[in-house]
Amino acid sequence: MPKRPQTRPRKIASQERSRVTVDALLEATARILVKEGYDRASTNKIAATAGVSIGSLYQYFPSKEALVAAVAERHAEQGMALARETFARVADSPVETAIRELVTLSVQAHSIDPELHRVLAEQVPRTGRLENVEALTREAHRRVRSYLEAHRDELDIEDLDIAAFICVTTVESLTHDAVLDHPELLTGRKAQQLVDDVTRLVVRYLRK
Amino acid sequence: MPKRPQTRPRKIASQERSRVTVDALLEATARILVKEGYDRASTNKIAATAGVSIGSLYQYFPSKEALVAAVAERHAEQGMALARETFARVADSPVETAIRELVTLSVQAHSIDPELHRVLAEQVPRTGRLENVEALTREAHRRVRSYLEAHRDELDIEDLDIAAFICVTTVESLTHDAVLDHPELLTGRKAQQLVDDVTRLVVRYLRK
Amino acid sequence: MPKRPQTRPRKIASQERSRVTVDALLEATARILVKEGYDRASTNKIAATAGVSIGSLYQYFPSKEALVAAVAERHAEQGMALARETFARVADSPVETAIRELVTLSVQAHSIDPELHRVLAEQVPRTGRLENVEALTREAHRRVRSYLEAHRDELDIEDLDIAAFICVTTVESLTHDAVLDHPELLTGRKAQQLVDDVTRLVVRYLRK
Amino acid sequence: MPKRPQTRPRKIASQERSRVTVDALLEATARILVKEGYDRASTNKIAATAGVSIGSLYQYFPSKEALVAAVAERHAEQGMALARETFARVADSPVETAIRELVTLSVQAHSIDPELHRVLAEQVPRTGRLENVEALTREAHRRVRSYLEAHRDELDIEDLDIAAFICVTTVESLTHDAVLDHPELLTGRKAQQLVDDVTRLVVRYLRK
DNA sequence: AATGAATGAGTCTTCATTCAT
DNA sequence: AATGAATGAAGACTCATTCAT
Repeated sequence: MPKRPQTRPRKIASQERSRVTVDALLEATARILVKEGYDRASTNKIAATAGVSIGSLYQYFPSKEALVAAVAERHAEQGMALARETFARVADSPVETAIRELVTLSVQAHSIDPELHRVLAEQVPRTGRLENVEALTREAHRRVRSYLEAHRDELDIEDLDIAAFICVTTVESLTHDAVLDHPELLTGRKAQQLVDDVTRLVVRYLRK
Repeated sequence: MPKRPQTRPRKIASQERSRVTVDALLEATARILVKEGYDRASTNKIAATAGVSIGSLYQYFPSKEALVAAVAERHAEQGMALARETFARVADSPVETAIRELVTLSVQAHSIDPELHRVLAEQVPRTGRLENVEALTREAHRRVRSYLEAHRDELDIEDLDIAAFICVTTVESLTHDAVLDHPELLTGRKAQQLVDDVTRLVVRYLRK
Repeated sequence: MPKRPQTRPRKIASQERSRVTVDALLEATARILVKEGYDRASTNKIAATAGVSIGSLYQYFPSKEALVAAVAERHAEQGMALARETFARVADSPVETAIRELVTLSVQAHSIDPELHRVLAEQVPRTGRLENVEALTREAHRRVRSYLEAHRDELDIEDLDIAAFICVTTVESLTHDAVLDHPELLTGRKAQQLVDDVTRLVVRYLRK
Repeated sequence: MPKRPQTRPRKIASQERSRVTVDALLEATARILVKEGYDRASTNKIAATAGVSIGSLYQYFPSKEALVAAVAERHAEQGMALARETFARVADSPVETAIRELVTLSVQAHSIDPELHRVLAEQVPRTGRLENVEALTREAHRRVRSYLEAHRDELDIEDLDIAAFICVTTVESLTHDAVLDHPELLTGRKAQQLVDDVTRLVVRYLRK
């Protein structure tokens, strides 16, 4: 099958150009979101910062919401990438180990670009559009549920859905709040204590 | 001692006029927030709905944010009123009882005007102004901390601050998420199971 | 003609109350004009500063413009009072002496409450209403014209109106601009030089 | 050398589009300023009159003040253009000739669009923004000062700054006031008399 | 595919003024 | 005569989005 080297490269070139543009837009959006807040982050300013015309912005994203959603998704995906690694690693570990790893991971995940995380959490209106982010949340639920199911004999679980819900929500909100509102719990000896306590919270809940 | 009915009533009348106006504004804001969402809730629309001139709105609230903050505060205060009752009631109860009551209370509190609660939680930007709401959160922390301190000999707590943080955040976020995103967990046998599980989660964490 | 002592005092009292109120309003207006500028000087703020209700403000002044005009008038009248004194004093003086006195006076007059003078000059729109101030300007013209007429034989004047116009406008604008925009000309040896020069300007113009 | 008609014209076209828009806005502003006065000249009305959207107005001028300042500047620049010509022409003329020309020029300059001149002088608040206009005033000072310096031996000047200040302010304010408030001095034989008198005023002041 | 000038609906907010009490 | 709550017209300005080039 003969290639058409003349066309391909051009196509690739333009595909790459697109990727570069999209990346620039996402980066600019994240940067401006952090610097100016959601409300003052105008699409014109974003386009200018990205070094792209406002017209091009709308070539790639149909609306401001879509753009911000893409940023949120990218951000969430980074955390989820960490999470997937961890899940794979601890699949066969005993509960205590697994939970401790997941708690640690969660702190790390919430510490990725924490200023962006804060803006996304505190200022971006949850008005639809965040389907992809929600999909990631559901994925987390699924993975936890699977782990619990696989380790069911070690555990004392009546309702798998509730147990998964409690595990995910508990760990996520504790680490989220700690990172955003209680930085003092993340330094010095308190940091270790916090991970210990959250681990204990979840493990004792799950165990027989 | 003769009354001076001319003066007093007038004052009261005008005080009442003010109160009525303010109440109408808060009600209208809540209603529109729910119906239209934060972004589409314009001050002119709110004033019109309240049957009050836009000028009066600004006589009582210096900005849209202040108005919404007042609504949020009133809403939070309602929940906190319930909470105070409960804290008083369970001050001397054993841990299991106390936690179960607090979990139940928290579900109830999150079920007060849940649509408003959702808008407040999901759409109102956390940009300053919410100090009074935050003060209520701190009050909750303080009360839980006091309870834990008073019952310290029943419990196995290393760091009171962390323990209080974990209790409050855990119960709050689980009930919040359940009410807003998992209504199926609040009906039928799941409802009881959820309260049982959250209670167990917290109690086991705290106990020796 | 029998007095009615019961009534009178009351009337006087209320007349005085009026005067006090009006004075408070004028003072408050002047103060706020200086502090906030014409545009931001709202009648509500003025009334509050004067310790008077907004309703009372409108009892005494039919509009913001009228209030500001009254302030301008009071300010101009203060300068004019100085001027009248000076005119009386120099009526029979020779030209050089008279002009020098008038120039000196003019500097002084423009130095009465110079910040208020600036606001009045630079920010208050000249949209009618300033009739009384204009009357004072005309009075100045008349007085100068009279002086020139009386001293006509010392002088070389073809057209009295033009001569008066030139004298008044010249002295007024030079001292006005010096006070407002060239404070460096009003200190040290320059100050004397300025008075000398303006005097020379006018005197040489008038003399044969 | 082949032109690249595709690129250039487009650029020019859009540059011209901009220029046309800006010009339309300046014209509309001047027209409305005259017709309605400063306070009633709203940006929306200006945009409508210019046949331009309100958004475009703000694309080119960040505020109403900036727009009016641009009008004032353009107006002042027109007078200054005349002035530069005159200064160049009279650089080597003897004092009497030079002053007479400058006085005549000043009358002409103040007669350019006198209604606009009046609004600009009487209603536009001098609140910053007018830097460029002030720069023109300073240019006038500099030019007069240079002339006086160059002709110093013909003259009797102690302090060049004061002399320049007096010349500029005197001529400016006399012609300004005459044009705006004493039109009767600008017609018939009074007109010549006025120029003669102002010239005599300045010349006698300067000469030994 | 990119550009960026243009759009205009819609927002928040101010403030002179009125009038019932 | 005083009060001050209420009014609402009007204004400056923003910004997501479109579309001719």
